[in-house]
Amino acid sequence: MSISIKDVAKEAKVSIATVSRVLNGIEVVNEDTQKRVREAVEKLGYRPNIIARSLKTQRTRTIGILIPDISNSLYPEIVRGIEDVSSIYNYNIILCNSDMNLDKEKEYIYILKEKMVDGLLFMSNSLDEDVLEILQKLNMKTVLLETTAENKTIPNVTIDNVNASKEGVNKLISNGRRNILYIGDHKHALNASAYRFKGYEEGLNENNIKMSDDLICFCKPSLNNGYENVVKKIQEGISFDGIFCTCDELAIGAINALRDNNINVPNDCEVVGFNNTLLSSVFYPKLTTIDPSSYDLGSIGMRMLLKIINNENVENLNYVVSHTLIERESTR
Amino acid sequence: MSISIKDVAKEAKVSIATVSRVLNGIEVVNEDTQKRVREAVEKLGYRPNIIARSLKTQRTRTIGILIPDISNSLYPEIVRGIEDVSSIYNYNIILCNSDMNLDKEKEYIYILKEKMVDGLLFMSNSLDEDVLEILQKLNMKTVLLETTAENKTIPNVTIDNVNASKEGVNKLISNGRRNILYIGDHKHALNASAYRFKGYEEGLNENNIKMSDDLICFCKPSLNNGYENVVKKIQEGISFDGIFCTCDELAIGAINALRDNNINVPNDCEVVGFNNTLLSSVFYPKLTTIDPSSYDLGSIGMRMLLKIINNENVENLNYVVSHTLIERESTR
DNA sequence: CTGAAAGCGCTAACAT
DNA sequence: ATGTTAGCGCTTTCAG
Repeated sequence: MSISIKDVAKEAKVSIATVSRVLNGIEVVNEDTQKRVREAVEKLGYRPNIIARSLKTQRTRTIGILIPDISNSLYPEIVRGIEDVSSIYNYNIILCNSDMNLDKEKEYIYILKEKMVDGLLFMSNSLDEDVLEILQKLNMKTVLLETTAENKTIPNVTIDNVNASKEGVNKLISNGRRNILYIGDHKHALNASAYRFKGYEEGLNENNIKMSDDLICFCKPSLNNGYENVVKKIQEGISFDGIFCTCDELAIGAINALRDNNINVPNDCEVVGFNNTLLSSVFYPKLTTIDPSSYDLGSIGMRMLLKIINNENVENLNYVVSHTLIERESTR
Repeated sequence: MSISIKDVAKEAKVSIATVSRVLNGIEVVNEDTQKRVREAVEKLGYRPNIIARSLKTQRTRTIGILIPDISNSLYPEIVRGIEDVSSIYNYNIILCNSDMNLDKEKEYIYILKEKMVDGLLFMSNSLDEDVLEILQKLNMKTVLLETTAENKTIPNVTIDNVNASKEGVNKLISNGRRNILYIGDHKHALNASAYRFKGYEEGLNENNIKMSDDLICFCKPSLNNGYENVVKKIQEGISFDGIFCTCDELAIGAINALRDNNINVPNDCEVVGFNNTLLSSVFYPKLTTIDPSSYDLGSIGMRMLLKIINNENVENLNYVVSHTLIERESTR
């Protein structure tokens, strides 16, 4: 067995209670005694057992992160934001990948509760009813990250997807583009994409451009879908001079299709992506895209969770982080 | 307080010991009693408190991952590999970012020990002496992931960097290239790069090509350094027809420089990268690169750690995962 | 086959 | 100012 508080007590010739007091900075202990204890701690190289402490205090200083998939380029930046602030406050993070699978989400929440995490940062397409129920049943302190929830009762931090994509579309329009292809998730999807589609819609409306079904491609986000949809539209003879995509992968796939069809970007067609993943600055031409401030999403979410854990007042339970349109080479 | 083993015991009219037995599958309990217990568990929605169990058993079924930076594209895939196998065996992972900062590495190791992780997956440029000492002092079960250690005593999983880069270089040579630029970390770096440089050296040697200092650029990995070094060589009038880079970012920067100087890839110059990050398949032209099997690195590392935790025999304490040369458009 | 009880390492109420 | 002790929720020996 490793060295415990008892050993320190013996070494310093005090009770374990006193050791505990000085370790927890409870300012009642005599200077001399404190010194003796600290010396004993030093001498023995003692480190408290946090598990034992947690059992007593019912707090682990560990939080859970439940995201779809860390190997998807959307998430690492967010997780880094979370971990940076958690480490400032002496918290650690248990990372879980759900693949947006409902069963996995549910199971992980139970497991995290068993491990007594102090709170949960949850991210998925949407917050399922079942998940919500479990969260409430387990009394799990949770903040939602960029996750659509019917029930706005759970604290959350998101970006303003409607306005973000409207800005992207407006960029295209202000550059004189009128026939703007939309490539993205279905508008009825239970996730951010629905809002992004709405932004597209509003952008057109506000500029008195009629929306055309011919210019709308609903599909799952992937390089290939970006490519295929553009090829299809070209083959169908549908003309367009701008493309708005709800993620960078789609945009890159789209540009690849344009290139293969000898359509110059940005001269013949401008393209705007979404997410500002590393890809977008590395791709040629460099992609104009919307930066959702992923790092902030994570760090602000973590700060909010911390407040909730500590029963502090949270001014804004529906925090919206700012986004930025990053203009690069795929637009003029 | 949430519902505990006592409540289940009361509900099932047995002792807590019996509840514990059925929960842990200790096959001595009467069928009927088992059934009663299970029903009580079900009825109350009981879930054991793992923290309490851990305090008793001295095992947490949690392991630590200490990597430089999850937001660097090298690591997410590895972490996913780790988490996938850890979840199979009912383990969870605490993720820590060290930024390769020695103090952070040391501090995190202490923290992870305090949280009683069952083991550690460690990844850095190299294993510092101090870190090694702490690991041993704390008796921390550790496996190193692609981390150079003078002391080969710690179990580790790596890739064969020498042969991997030799294959990359050989690809260039077999395509008729003779003047091959090397862009990468210094050969004396305490990390994988030293081996990658060695592979470059050996590749040339084995093909009777004299190595030239003019063709060697030592630098930190970044898009910009890839770009700048190529520009510099061009300005210096040094001629080359192939480039081998120790990471994809360097290679992409290099290709951008070639493009800006009207040098066609792959016709005038072929380029090979390293790591097969997502970038490499998205960039135009798609990058020929070496795939280090990141996912396997993680999953195999985790499996090895599990064996060590369970005191099982590990056949090979210096496991080498296989790599693959992925041929794409930046070579012929 | 089952129960009583000790104890994992710590904190905190209570006592002195 | 310091010590004694109960107890967090669980596992595991020891009795029976």
